[in-house]
Order: sequence, then structure tokens, then C-alpha cells
Amino acid sequence: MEIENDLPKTFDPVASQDKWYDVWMKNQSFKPRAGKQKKTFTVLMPPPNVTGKLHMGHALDATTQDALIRFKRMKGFETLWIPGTDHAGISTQAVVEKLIWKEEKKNRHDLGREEFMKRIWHWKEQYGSEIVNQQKKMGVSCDWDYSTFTLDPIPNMAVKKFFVMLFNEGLIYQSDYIVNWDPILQSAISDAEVEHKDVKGFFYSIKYKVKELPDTELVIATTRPETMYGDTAVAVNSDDERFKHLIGMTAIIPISNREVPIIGDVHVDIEKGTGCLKVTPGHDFNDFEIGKRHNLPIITILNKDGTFNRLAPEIEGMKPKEARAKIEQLLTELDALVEKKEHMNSVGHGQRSDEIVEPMVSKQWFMNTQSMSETAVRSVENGDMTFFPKGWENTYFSWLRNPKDWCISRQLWWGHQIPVYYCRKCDAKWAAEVDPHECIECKDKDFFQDPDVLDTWFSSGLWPLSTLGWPDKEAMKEKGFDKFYPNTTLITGFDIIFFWVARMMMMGIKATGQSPFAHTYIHAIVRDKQGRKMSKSLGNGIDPLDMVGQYGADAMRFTLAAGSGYNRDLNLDPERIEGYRNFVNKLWNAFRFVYPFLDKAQDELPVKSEWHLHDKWILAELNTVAESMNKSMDTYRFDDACSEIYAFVYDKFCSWYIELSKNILYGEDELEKVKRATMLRFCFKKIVTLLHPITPFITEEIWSYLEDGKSLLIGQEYVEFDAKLENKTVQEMMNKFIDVTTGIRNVRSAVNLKPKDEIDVRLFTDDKNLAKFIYDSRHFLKDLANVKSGKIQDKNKDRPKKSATFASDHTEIFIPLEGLIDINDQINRIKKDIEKTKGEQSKVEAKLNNQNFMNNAPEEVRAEVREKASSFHAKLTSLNGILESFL
RNA sequence: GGGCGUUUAGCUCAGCUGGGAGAGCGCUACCCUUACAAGGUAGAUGUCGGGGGUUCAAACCCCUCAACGCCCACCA
Repeated sequence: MEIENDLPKTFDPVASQDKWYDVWMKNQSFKPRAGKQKKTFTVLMPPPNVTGKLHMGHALDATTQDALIRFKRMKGFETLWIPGTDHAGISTQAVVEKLIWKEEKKNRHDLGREEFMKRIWHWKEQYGSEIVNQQKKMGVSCDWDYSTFTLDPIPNMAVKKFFVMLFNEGLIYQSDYIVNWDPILQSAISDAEVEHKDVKGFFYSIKYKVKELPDTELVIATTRPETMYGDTAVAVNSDDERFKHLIGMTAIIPISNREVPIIGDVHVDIEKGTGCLKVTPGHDFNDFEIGKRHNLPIITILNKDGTFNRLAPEIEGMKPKEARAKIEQLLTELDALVEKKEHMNSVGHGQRSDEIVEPMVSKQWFMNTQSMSETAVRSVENGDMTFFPKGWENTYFSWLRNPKDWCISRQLWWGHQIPVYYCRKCDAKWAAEVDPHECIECKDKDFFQDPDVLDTWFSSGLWPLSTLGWPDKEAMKEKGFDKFYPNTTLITGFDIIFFWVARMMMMGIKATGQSPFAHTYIHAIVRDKQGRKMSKSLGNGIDPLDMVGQYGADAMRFTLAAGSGYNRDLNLDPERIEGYRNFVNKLWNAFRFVYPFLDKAQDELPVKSEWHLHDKWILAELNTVAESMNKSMDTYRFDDACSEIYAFVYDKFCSWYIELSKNILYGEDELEKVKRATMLRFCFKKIVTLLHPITPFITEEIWSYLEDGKSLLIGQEYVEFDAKLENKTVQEMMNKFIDVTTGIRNVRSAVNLKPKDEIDVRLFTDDKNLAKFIYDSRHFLKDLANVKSGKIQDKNKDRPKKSATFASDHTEIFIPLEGLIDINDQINRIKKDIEKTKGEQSKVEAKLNNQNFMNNAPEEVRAEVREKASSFHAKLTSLNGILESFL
């Protein structure tokens, strides 16, 4: 029979994607709406950089967050997912600066601050939303009306408010301190932005003369001889017998012949190097501390661009690497270089610039995070905020339990300018939330604002607050601050636990007294299939949009969700995306099968007494998968959720229920047809509902057919566990029926029967229920295994001779094939099966004969083992009986 | 140096509080069977990194070794 079907044979994701996204937008489906849970569920999107392009990390972010938010929305929470973009001070400024240089050969100083800022804003308006459009391709269901840019007026108010608060408490202060200086950015950066990398270098031993003892030479070990122009002391350990008599004398630095004191300090390790240390407080973190202890002067010998200044005349204008070579040459000429050996050194690099950072002393703004760290730690310890997986709290703790003051000023223009003002008349210095008109002290108009801007993470740290309108009362009311703060779940990668999660916790609690969110789910980092980081230099990046174009957003999303649970790496192989594309297509084709019968389907399920055994079974299975998916989604086990629904759709619904429906739908009984069509439609609605959070597009597409366009799936209720649908008995029975069917196919395959060969099957079982189940399902065996005729009997009946056979623990299968089969072949198969079963049985028997096991194992385990023993026994009895009949 | 993590089928991984080793992809054979060849049916594949220990019972708990990865750290 030909069934008309105007649906395409394969699902076309691209057409479907834009269509449904538009429909959802028009329908305002992403807006928060009060639901049956009477609770809110808020997720804050980690704002991508405005300069950013969507990469796999974003795609994973988008997928997990969207799956969660769609799930909770369907569960009846009032869901809000807040999007936004980050001004990303450094990278944005760099991008635009480069662009202007390319086009006009001007740098930012040529343009001036005001003009340059205008240009960046212009650039941002024009190109800054590219990533937003890319997120939409992934199907993100965030409320775009909440979209915020970190430099918007409200976040700016938030930044000022928070800054002024801490400034007035003395927690934000300005200080001349040694900081990490990035010579490319020409700005200070925070400790967290420094990445240490092993760099091959040399360990130099250099002779310093001692002024008071002309015959004595101190040998100093250093990896950075070029910084000797900044030395202001030589240090030895006060307990070092070799050198302690020198303390208080004077050392002479080679080349410059400058004199510096020899001091004793605990920091110096007697064992390490030569035991003598050159002290350069201006360019080394330890030396800075030593210098403070001994009141040493600080000499800064570097320019802002990392070249040496005129205090280092022989190497002035050089970069450190070049300078080092020059110094090495000079020292050699002076015969002051004792030794040079290879040495691996851990050198700090700027996270953004990847350039070696120089420790340098400069006036910067710092935030004292001591007490904020403590509250942030406590908040996780007492369960106000929980990490999923829990292990990540260690990373969080390790950082916050050892807090260092945070250098928050950056010598950039693009960002939140520090709200501190200086009076030129009276030296007043004050912080203000609103732009002042006059000096706070002397009322003079001649004042200026601090030129520096704040670290990007300062505004990011206030993100959960500012996106909900804080601190503007009216905006807070409009955006529902009281309702949506604290947020429910934060989803992000582990690489920004320090940068972002910890800062939001510190700042959020400081500002409101409440942890900004209840859960933090840390997802994996996407890597290539060999486990390497995706990077431009390796060229191993996979562009999510390419994949979306090629396989569809649903397949892309399913792949990412299936790969993301509590693991820390997600090694992505494009073949997997293809595999899940096939799954999406499978679902589509299952629907194509159902589609022509939809008009027969009724809205309500028939009364339970009219359910076919197979109906009971599929509904019980569906119920089981609904229960486990709910659990998985609630605990961020997207991987489990995916494999559960995948297995159900493939192995239960398509392979069996649909196959078992053909006989009915292509048959003559109109009443049965209506019932089955109703069941299929019902099941399909449940399936697409369960899948919708993960694969929103195809499910919405199918839903539109199932519901004839009357409603949108995005707004439907999620499938809940329903005790009334449970049916363990029928599930067990069906499993046995599947065993039997598979057994028949197995035999067919073993004796090389063609699919077209019809067979007669004789089944022997003592399981009365099963016999009835098979009998009731007998018509289906034609479709399932091309069984033409058959008979089900007790095991005490005679078995047919000369048959191909198979035995399970509950049923023996005989396919009489006189003349067609090789008896010896059959005997060998059975013997092999007997051996295998015996092996399994002996393991179980050993347990039962083990007195210790019987005494110690819990009863349920013993019962299980006994059951297994008897099933192996039954199977062996069958096999042996069959074997005898052949001999 | 400290911490975290990983090591299970050819590949990517799951295996929750210990109780007969799993999935997907790939592979082999046979099938264009009227939802689907982006498919169907059947099938093969593992000293669960090595070594000890606890236990009636260990992939799972403890100790130890090894390899790999990541994070932190002031190692001149």
C-alpha cells in the first residue's frame, strides 16, 4: 500500500531554525511568565566580548544554559535568562586601535581620548552585535529586552556606587606598589591576568666586589643580570656562616660601579644559587618586599614600553632580551661573569598580550579583598552557593583563602573611568557617584578625574546586580530585581572561577548581603578530538556556525549536551555531530511514519482497559524515561539526559513500537487504527516535549504538525513522572518478547536465511504469561522476523527434529528446516553456547557454595544470585535437551 | 614545591552509596523490507594503567608506582 507523504525524506534544519526563532520572538516566548511552580529561575549569561566571534566554548555555554532554561520554563518556573556583552577593555581597544592605524596611520594619542572613545563606540554599534546574531542561530531563548552592555549607564552607576562605597570604607586605596606591567598594553594588570610559562633561560653567576675587603668577591646568581642597574642592595642570609661577616659592608655593582649595602635577610636561601642575592626592589616582587623591610630605595630602570631608560645607559632603549646579551658581553669583558648555565624559568606573561610582563613600581588603585573573600568562602561552606560538580569548590577556595589585594586600575581609555577626582587648587582627592561640579573641599572648579579605567572584571563582578537595574531604584523595580536576585544558576567554564565567579560572589555579597546565585554549574572546556585546546595557532578550531550550517543547530546542541556532564574536558569530534544529525533525522523519519495517520488520531487517550499490551509497554517506558530525564536535568547531567532519550527513541520507540504499529496501521481494523494513531500521536508529543530543551527546532517543527499549529511547544508543560503509567510486569514481558524475536532473527542469520524466506517457528516455554503475550502478538512476528506460521507449547512437549534452534532461559526456539541445514553446524553452535553458559553458571554457583558469601551478603543480593543460577540452569537444561535430540 | 584531575572496547566517553563490564562512533557479514541507506538485521572486540591491601565480593574503597593533563606558587 502506498501512503501519501508530502514531508521531505530528510529534515532540513536550516529552514526550520530561522522560522521558529522568529516565531518565538514574535510570540514573546522568552519573557518571564509566572507558572505553576510559583518560583523564579534565573540564569545569567556570561557576557561574551563585543569583539568576540562565537566559538565552541560559547556554543557549549549557550546550549547548556538554553537547555536548562527551556526545561525550567516548561516545568512552570518563571524563567529569566539575561544576555549581554562585555566591553572587554583591552581587546576591544586593541582591535579598534589597530583598525585606525591601518586606515589612518594614527594612534589613539593622535586622536585624543574623546575622539578615540567616539570611534570605539561607533565600532561597537556597528560590529559589536555579531556574536548576538550568532547566539540566535544556536536557538538561545534569553530575554533580549534585558540585554545589557557592561558600559551602559546602569552598569556604570553600579560601578561608581560600589567603588565609592569601598573607597569611603578605605577598602579601595591608591598606592605605589610593584605591579605586573604589560609593556604591550602599557598598563598594569592583576595577578590573575598573569600566566606563568616555562621559558628556557640562563642562570648567571656574577662577581660583585666588596669595597671594604678588596680581596673579596661576592658571587651573585641571577637570571636577569640586566636589572643590575636597579639593584639597591646585595642580600645574604643572616645565618650564613660564609657571608654573615659581610653584612653592613658595601658591594660594588659591576659596569656601573655603583655602591650598595650588603644586608642580611631571611628570604635568602642558603642552599639556593650562590647564597648571595642581588636586590632589585623596583623590578622584582620578592626584592620589593626585601626593600620594604630594609628601607631600600627603589630605582625604576624601565620605560612604560618595557625598554630600558637612561638610568641604564649601556642598554638604554633596548628590550630586556637584547639588553641581557649586551650585559653578558660587558660582564665578560670585565671578567665579572663567573658562570652561565642553562636554566628553566617560570616567567609571567600577560593573558591578553602574551608578552612577558615586567614587575614595575607604579601608582595604582587596589581593592582590599580580605574580608570579602572570607564571606565569599563562608557562603559556599554553608551551602548558600553550591558548585556542580562539587569538586570545583576547591579551586574557588584555594584562591579566596589566600586573597591578595586586587589591582583594579588600568592605563586604558576604553572602560569605566575611575570615579576619583583631584583638585588642582587644594590637593583634595575624593570619589563621587555623580560627576562633581566643584572641589569637595575648596569648591574650586579646577579639578580633574583620574585618567585610568577599571579592570574589566570590576564591572563583570557586579553583573548579577547591574543587569537587574541595581543601583537605580526605578530600573530595579522595572526589571524585577527583588524577584530575580539572587539568580538561580550560573553556568560557566572553570577557567573563570577566579576572574568572575569569585569576584561576583565577593562583590555581590558585599553589595546586597546575599550570594548572587544559588548554584554554579561548571561545564567542560571544549577541546579537539585529540584533547588539545582549540587554538588559532594549531588551526584545530571547529567553528560552531560551520557545524550548524552543515548539520543543524539541533545536532550541534545535542552533541554538546551529550558531551557535557560533570567532566572537565569535552573532546569534540565532528563525526559525533554527524552521528547526532542522523539521530535528529531518525526522529524526523519516525514522524514521517506517523504523519499520514495523524488525522485518525483523537485528542484523548482511550480508556486504560482498551490499551493494547504494547501501548501499556511504551507508555511505561516513556514514563521511565521521563522520570530519569527530570532527574538528570535537575542535576545538570545533560549527558545522561541525552543518552536516556536517545536510547528510548531509538531502541524502544522506533525499533519496536513503530514496527509493532505497522501491522495495525496497515491493517483493516479501523477502530484499532484510530487507537494506535492516537497512541502514536500521544507518544510523539511526549517525546518532542522531552527533547525540546536540547533540540528545540525540530521538536517545535514536529509539534506544529502534531498540534496542527494550534500551540507552541516552547510553552508546553514538561513531561512528569506518572505513577499510573508504571507497569513493570508488561515491561518484563515485552523484554522477553524482544528476546524471542531477536532469538528468531539470530537463528535466521546463523543459518543464512534470506530476509525474504518465510519460516515456521515452534516455541517452547513454561512461562504462561509469556506464552499468552507472544500469542497475542503473533501477528507481529511476520513483520518482525518474517514468521509465516508457528506454535507455542509447554516444554514437556516433543521438539521437532532437524531444526535450527536457539535457547534462552525462558524459551526454546525451533525452526524446522529439514534438508536445509547442516546438523553438525547446529551441534557446534549449541555446544559453544553450552560452554559459555556453563562458565557463567559456575561463577554464580561458586558464590552460592561459598558459606562466607551466604552469611555476609544481604538477602537481596543472595536472591539475585539464586535467580541467576536458576535461569542459567533452565537455559542449560534446554540446550542439553536440544543437543540430545540432535545426536 | 602544593593542589586538582585523568588512565575502562580501535576512537570519544559513561559506569551514582562496592554485588553478573556499558553507550555512541568505527569495524565485519547480510539486506535498497512500503518512516528512515543520514537506514535495517545479526555479529566480533576489554588481564577496567601496573603492583599490593581491605572485603564473602573491587573498575568502584585504602596504599603504592607509572604515564598524561590542568591550576596555583616569590624558587633568585
